[in-house]
Amino acid sequence: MKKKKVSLKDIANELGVSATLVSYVINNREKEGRVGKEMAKKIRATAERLNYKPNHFARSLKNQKSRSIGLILADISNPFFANMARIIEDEASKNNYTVIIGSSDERPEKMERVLNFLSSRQVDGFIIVPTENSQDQIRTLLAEKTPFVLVDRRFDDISCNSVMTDNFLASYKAVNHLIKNKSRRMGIVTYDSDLNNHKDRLKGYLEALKNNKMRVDQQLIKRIKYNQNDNDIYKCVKSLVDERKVDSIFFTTNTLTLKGLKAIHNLGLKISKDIEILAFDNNEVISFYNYPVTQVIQPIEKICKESIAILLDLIENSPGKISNTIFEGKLSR
Amino acid sequence: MKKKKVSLKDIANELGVSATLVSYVINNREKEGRVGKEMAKKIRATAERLNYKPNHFARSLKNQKSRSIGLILADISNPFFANMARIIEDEASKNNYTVIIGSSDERPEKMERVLNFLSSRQVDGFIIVPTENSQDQIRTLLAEKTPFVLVDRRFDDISCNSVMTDNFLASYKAVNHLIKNKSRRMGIVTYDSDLNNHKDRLKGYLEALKNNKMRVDQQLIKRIKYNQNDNDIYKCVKSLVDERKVDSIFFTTNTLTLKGLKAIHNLGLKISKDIEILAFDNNEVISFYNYPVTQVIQPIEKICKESIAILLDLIENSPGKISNTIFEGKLSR
DNA sequence: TTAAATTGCTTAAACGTTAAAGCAAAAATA
DNA sequence: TATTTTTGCTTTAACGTTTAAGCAATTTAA
Repeated sequence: MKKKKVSLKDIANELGVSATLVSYVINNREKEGRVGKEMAKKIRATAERLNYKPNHFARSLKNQKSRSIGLILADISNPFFANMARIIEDEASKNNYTVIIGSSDERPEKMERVLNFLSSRQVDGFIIVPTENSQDQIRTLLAEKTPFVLVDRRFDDISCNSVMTDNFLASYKAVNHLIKNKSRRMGIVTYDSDLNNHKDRLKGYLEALKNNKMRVDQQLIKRIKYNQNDNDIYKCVKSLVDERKVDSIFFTTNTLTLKGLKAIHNLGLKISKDIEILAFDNNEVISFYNYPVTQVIQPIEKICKESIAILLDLIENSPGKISNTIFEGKLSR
Repeated sequence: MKKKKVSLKDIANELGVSATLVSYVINNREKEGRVGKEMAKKIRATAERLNYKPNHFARSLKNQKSRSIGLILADISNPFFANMARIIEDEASKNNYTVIIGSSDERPEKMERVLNFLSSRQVDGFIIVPTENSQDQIRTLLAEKTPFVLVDRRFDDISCNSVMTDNFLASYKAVNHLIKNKSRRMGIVTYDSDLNNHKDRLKGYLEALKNNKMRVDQQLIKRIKYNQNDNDIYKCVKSLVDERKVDSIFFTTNTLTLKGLKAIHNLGLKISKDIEILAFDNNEVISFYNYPVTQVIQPIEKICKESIAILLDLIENSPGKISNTIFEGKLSR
């Protein structure tokens, strides 16, 4: 049998005072509660002695606030999102919020399930990496006036708070950089997706080619389904290299890069010598082997901090204004 | 302003009945509450229509159970533990439990902080990967009769529930396997740690050498501090290869393996041709490049499922018995 | 045909907390 | 000195849920 937890009442009884008085002191609101100095000291001492820990359930029930937020990621096993989770958790806990994490696995039905689950856990708001085709769920949240912020992706036709990298600009600058460094023929491997972040990355590529007066060759654009297997990417890379004779390849996500590097490795190609690689985001393999790869580094920390800031503002002050924040990405190596 | 949530009372008022009645139906305990069939049907319909979601805080407050468990990992950024988190979360949610994750970062003070934090969130119990020197915290939990299970590691001098791989046996079998496959001189790179899992892995290595009548050379045993930098491992590997002329190296954790592989790569050595590698656990680099590495694969899923089973049994039935479960690891490749 | 059991519901209290309102006694102001 | 204000506390009610106890009306058993 677990020992019963110490409650406000226990402290109150110990000192022969009311629970209200103790509550004020515990919450450092003795001024407001007009608690005497002596008494406050005694209460604090007793709370310490009995090892009092406030009951968050009672508190949340009374306050109608849980001080917890739901974080819905597209894919928890992707290190990019895992990293995001870590930062958001840190940032939230600085503000005394707990984060409950859910993963939608890139499927709108799963996202709805997770939303419902977290909502039944009374989270005060959400930070969401929305999946493709989850517009309905987002609209429902808007209708319910649930506080939430989209990160990493947004929908052009839904007006709501969002925070992300300027994917178009980052992509444009990166591709431009490679062209200036003498890439004459660049292939791109991207997801076959409606999500605006992927579309923007492709747009950046196209715009950079155009601005450098290079012809866009549709054969150099490889679109991969989400549920691709490694072999699909291998084939794309092989085709780009063998048939299309590219001198560089742009992989638009970290997972694509990982699989792409494997293909390049298996094809016996040497990066820098045989081919230049441009990658969105970092990954373990690149950093471990110090592959000479040009990377777009997203300001994840900024993104996470900003989204928490916006969300907490929504929760605590609920102003009606909507902001779509974008941060610039950085090129590295 | 967020719309107010629907409560039992709202449903009750809608139908002109008492909240109690609704509660019984919602919890599928209409038999127990002797609720009429017609009424039950009406209540269910109304609950559905109003999109009723039970308030977990009120429930937990009343029941003195939160249906949530605290998971304290040694290091959330280690994929081994991240994977564990995923499985435990899955398993818990099958049983309608929520998991709140904390990371001790291998430091006992941090572990204590996380324990306190989760405890103030009224978790019903803990699954813990204990850090070195956290015996005091574990003893406190025992004294408080808080339900908990240790995973991956335990302390020989504390009697409590634990679930892990048979590290000694797995290590013994793996080393033995390499010796049978003609390794004549095997180095080992392990953590300089008091944790029993690391000690057992070293013991397995020693025992396998002994059983094969091979001399134990202390120079072949490299102990690394937790806060090592990559260079320390590089030096160890270089020393083993250049000075000690080993024909194989045993890395006893996935992080050591990752850094070790990098060292081997940088030394220009070819695995299988120049050196054989034995690794505890899988990692992204091995699986991505299909390195011909002999691996000990821990039955993480079994471990997680068993620890959840034990914990929930403790929470829900609280029998006094203590079990120290060990599962066999598997060799692969 | 009467007593006992069952059915279908309600009321009241409790979980631990907080907020508003209230009430003496002491202190400040007139 | 009489009145107002301040200080230091208490009481009450509420958040949404569950549980025990209770109470008529109906059904079953004796």
